[in-house]
Amino acid sequence: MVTRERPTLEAVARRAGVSRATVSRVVNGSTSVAAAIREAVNRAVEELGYVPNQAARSLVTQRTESIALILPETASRVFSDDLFFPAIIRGVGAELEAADKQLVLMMAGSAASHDRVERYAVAGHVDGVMFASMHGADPLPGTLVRLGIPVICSGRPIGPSEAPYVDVDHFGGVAAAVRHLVASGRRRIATIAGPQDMSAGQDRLTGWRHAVRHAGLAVEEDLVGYGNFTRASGARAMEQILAAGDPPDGLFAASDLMALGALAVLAEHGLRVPHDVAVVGFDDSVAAMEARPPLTTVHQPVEQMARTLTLTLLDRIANPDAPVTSQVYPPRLVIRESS
Amino acid sequence: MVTRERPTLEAVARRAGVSRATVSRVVNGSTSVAAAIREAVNRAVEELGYVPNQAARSLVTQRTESIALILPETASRVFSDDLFFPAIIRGVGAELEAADKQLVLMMAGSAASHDRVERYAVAGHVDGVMFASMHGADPLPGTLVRLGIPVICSGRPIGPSEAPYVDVDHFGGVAAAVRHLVASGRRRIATIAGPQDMSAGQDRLTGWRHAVRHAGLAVEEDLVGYGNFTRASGARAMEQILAAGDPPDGLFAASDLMALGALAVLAEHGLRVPHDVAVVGFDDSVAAMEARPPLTTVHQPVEQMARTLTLTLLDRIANPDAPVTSQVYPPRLVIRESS
DNA sequence: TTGTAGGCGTTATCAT
DNA sequence: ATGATAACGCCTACAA
Repeated sequence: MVTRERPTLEAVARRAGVSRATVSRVVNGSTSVAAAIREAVNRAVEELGYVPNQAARSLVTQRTESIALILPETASRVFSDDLFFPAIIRGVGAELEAADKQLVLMMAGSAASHDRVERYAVAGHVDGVMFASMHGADPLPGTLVRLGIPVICSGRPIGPSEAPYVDVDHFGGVAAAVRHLVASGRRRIATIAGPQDMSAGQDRLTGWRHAVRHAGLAVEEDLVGYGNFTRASGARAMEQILAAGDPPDGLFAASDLMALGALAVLAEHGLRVPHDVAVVGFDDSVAAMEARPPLTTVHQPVEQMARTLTLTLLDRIANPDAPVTSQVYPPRLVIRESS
Repeated sequence: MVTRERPTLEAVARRAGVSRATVSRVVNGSTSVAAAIREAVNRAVEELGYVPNQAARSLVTQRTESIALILPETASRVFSDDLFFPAIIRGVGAELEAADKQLVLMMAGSAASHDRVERYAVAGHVDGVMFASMHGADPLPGTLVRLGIPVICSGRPIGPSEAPYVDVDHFGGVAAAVRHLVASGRRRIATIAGPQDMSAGQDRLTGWRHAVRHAGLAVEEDLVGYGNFTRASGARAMEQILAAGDPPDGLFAASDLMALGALAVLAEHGLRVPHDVAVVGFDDSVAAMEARPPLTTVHQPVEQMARTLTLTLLDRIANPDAPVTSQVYPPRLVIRESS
């Protein structure tokens, strides 16, 4: 109840008339404490408003009971209308809550904040680190791994990496999407690719090339537009593709939002979906369902993946010497009216 | 470079052939160290890959160099298409970066996570706490204040509170909006109110009542719809208002998103904006500018407020016994085509 | 079951 | 300018 000078274990011990060790036992839920004493200690804790000092505690336990989720993005990007991040955070949050760990969210969109986050993790503020939405060959996960800090990535890191990851099978998803387009008779299938500094962007584009070639169709670079997963970039890419030559009769967009942007542009150009152009997206976001027409898309179990991500990290923390294992989830094609 | 067993100050001292105290001085940038020794120490630090242990450090300094931003919301809500949170985070992030502090973002949408966040703060993980988007009479800020933890709120807390806050003058903003509507001849001015468990929601509704009465118009409860700041809730509220009786000729929505929802519904009902109904929003979000027609709205300097929020908190941390001062920013009516 | 005592890795106050 | 040395608050063998 006092304002300053938070009480210590020592103070509680004095008040309860026992030793610090006993108080510590009670506070940490040890069973081997007499009921009467336990009660006296708890009363003292209550009266003094005692809360363990985390710094002192983790100095000896080497644990902080908190986990960082690092998003190498600016706040504006993280808080876009893309519901990917919230889904990740929900999944992670749920598992962390169950494990009684605190989630610490950190954005690192700039070089300076990236550095700061590194220092934060290295200084031992957290027991483990999760990465999502990584760009380029970010060295940070590897650095942390080498320092012995448990790390896991959502999405395969680009370049060699010692960090395990959880991801969806992008190739499989794209293959299914393109097969579906081909099956409905489409022969001129365009793609709007995602950012090429992210593995998801790369893989979905490579997957498109493979799938188109595998279907016996020509891979024309005029049919490739580039975006950054956002709606506006999808619209721009669609304009570009349309400007480049004959309109396609099929489109695979590497994200639902880009597909939505494309949908708008197609409408402006008087092209009917799916009659003139069949469109398939990726993510199975809520926006896909609400699109007009509702969007065929590749579903990835984001929340499930986030849970796995978390559980895998917690397991690594508990079990640092177990072999590194990554996990790749199968996607699922959700067919709606846009194709 | 070794994986486990991070080096300590002691190890660096041995390697450099000096005492721990000297190493500590070098690491913390004390000037009173001979250049040669400083260099030797830095070399040792480099070679060993030494990083100070934060727990040990804050055990003695009583500081963590990090600040929490607590959002008592679920992830889904925080990551809506409302760009309010990103703006806050940008402002806070910028000032914190300048002060070389780490931002720790915590969502506390559930009772359990709310508790956890409390424990986190009380345990001394952070040097100070900022709250944004508070609902109801949340006791947490007060609790932390009483424990001597520096606290500040974005938006006036509901109920009595010892915590200082930074806010916009909601009353003034609404008054300007309503005056503007009245000046253009509107006599039947409706409102879509925000959530009534938030001071922003309450104040904007109360402000509307005052302003309407002050203009000599009748305050009809049929002209009041309720939403939760989101687009969908705005649409629902608009439907309700239209169903309740004669359509209004003016509308003040307590958020831009709700105004956008209302715009869509008005269009569906064949009502022209601004010809039949003049509409004013609140927030001056980007969505307001992109609306059709572009939305007249009350601008609040969110990013500026976030910076002030941060600076005020940092000042309280440095200066705990200074008197508590809150700050209220003036809003500004931005007139566009919707009114 | 309870208490004693040592140590976790730093910083800071003294001497020197 | 540098080096002992005492905290900081807690956990955890080990002893009793």
